[in-house]
Amino acid sequence: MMDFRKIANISVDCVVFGFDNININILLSRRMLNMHDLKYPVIDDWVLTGDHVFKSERLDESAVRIFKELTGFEDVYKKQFRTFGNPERIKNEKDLLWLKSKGVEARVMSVAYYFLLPAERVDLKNGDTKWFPLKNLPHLGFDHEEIIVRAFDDLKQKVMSEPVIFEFLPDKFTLNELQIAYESVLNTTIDNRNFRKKAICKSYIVPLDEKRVGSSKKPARLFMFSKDIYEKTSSKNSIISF
Amino acid sequence: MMDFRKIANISVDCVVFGFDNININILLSRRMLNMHDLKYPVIDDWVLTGDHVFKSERLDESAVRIFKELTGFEDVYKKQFRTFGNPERIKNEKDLLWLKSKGVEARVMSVAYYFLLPAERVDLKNGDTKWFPLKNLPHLGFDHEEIIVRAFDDLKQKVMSEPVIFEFLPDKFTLNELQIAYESVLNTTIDNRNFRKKAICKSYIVPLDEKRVGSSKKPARLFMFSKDIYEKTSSKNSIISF
DNA sequence: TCAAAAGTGTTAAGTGTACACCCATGA
DNA sequence: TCATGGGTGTACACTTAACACTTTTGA
Repeated sequence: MMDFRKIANISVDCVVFGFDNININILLSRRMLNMHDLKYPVIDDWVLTGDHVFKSERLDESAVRIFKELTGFEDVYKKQFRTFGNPERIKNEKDLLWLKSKGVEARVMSVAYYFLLPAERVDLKNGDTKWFPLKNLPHLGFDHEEIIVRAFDDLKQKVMSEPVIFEFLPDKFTLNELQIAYESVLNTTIDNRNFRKKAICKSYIVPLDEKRVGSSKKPARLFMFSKDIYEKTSSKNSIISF
Repeated sequence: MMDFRKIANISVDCVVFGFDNININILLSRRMLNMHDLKYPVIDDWVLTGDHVFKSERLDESAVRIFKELTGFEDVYKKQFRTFGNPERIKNEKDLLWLKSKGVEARVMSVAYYFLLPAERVDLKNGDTKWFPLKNLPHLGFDHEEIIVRAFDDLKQKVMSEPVIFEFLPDKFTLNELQIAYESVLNTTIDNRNFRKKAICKSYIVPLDEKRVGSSKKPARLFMFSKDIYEKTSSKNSIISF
């Protein structure tokens, strides 16, 4: 029943954010085009992973399919955050050359999603897929730098209003890991004592009787996030911006 | 240079929010299809205004064009908030009939925008365009109800983190008007004294030496919003959700 | 003179912020 | 035994929330 023909002018791009307990990283794919000489590719840079949407595929399905091919996972937090489709969005010579080599129309709408997960979960099979620190990205093809910037802006907003930060952490995490995740996304520093006080009194940040050993000197208590408790307790706090 | 041919499978839909000092309203267009008998249209309901994107048109341009045709204005706050493009999103018989009558493909991606303005600013020339209270919408064609719900969700978020509420008000407004705007969008009630205190001490809510007379018994002081001052003073308050 | 909306203060509770040292462990 | 990251408490400032009456005007 599925129609696997691709829609020529509609694609989905995936911005995969991975947290490695230090930084936020982006998963990128190598884009290489050889024409004359295998040793000197005409194009050799990095791009987000994306693909055209199938004729009978939902947008979310398409995003999940692309993400799964990339990482092997499907049940990962994702959000459709924006669609990029201006006619002039691909203007660079290399990008046009690339599209030509693929026989793709020049004007493509990209529905962009971002995904959040702990970077360690992803097995990088080969060198064609790599994590890059968000703060130190390589040269990117197409308008993918803009897409990433937009994704990160949206993420920051999201982190400030919903408990998506936990998507970056393993099921069991320490409070310091949580703190560093917040600091990385919001690009701030937080006072450790104040942070812990605040975190500990949230009922949905549940202390476990387990400690993480090995990774540091003193074993650190582990916590888990309970979505159930969160949904039951946190009444939408109506913070007016102004 | 502009290519005015329409892209068959890509459209823009506009959710126009208008505040009338009491409620949030949505601007809808009548959708009517006559086949056999002019007196008994096959379709007679309401939809968001939208159109297909031109071949050489930016998405934002397309949104502005549609909005301008509808209201006569162009410099109005707008936001692209989501793209709707699932294959099953149009499944209702009437909707399919409508598309057939227009010779349009069944699978169309709709890039959806919302606009904010005071409802009074819009001149409704004829009965084919009307404001409906958000809380009392008529039966809507396509998946436009879902689009509106999504738009409103996004708007609420936006209102809590940025000063977009002022887009709903005329340049000069009273504090009570501002309060009602907040109450309408966030669906709460706010204590009048506390609200005024908070508002008055914001430097970017500027008191004027003018009063609004006539509309009520006691003349009310007018205020204006200064975007300049807002941008200079309000350092992003890093409110962590949790 | 009255109806209707505008405008005004105080207090108590809670929340955020600044700040520096001891603890438990592995090497 | 020491180096490393884990973990803790207090005081002050600020913000929020609850609460009811007076003022000004047009009709």
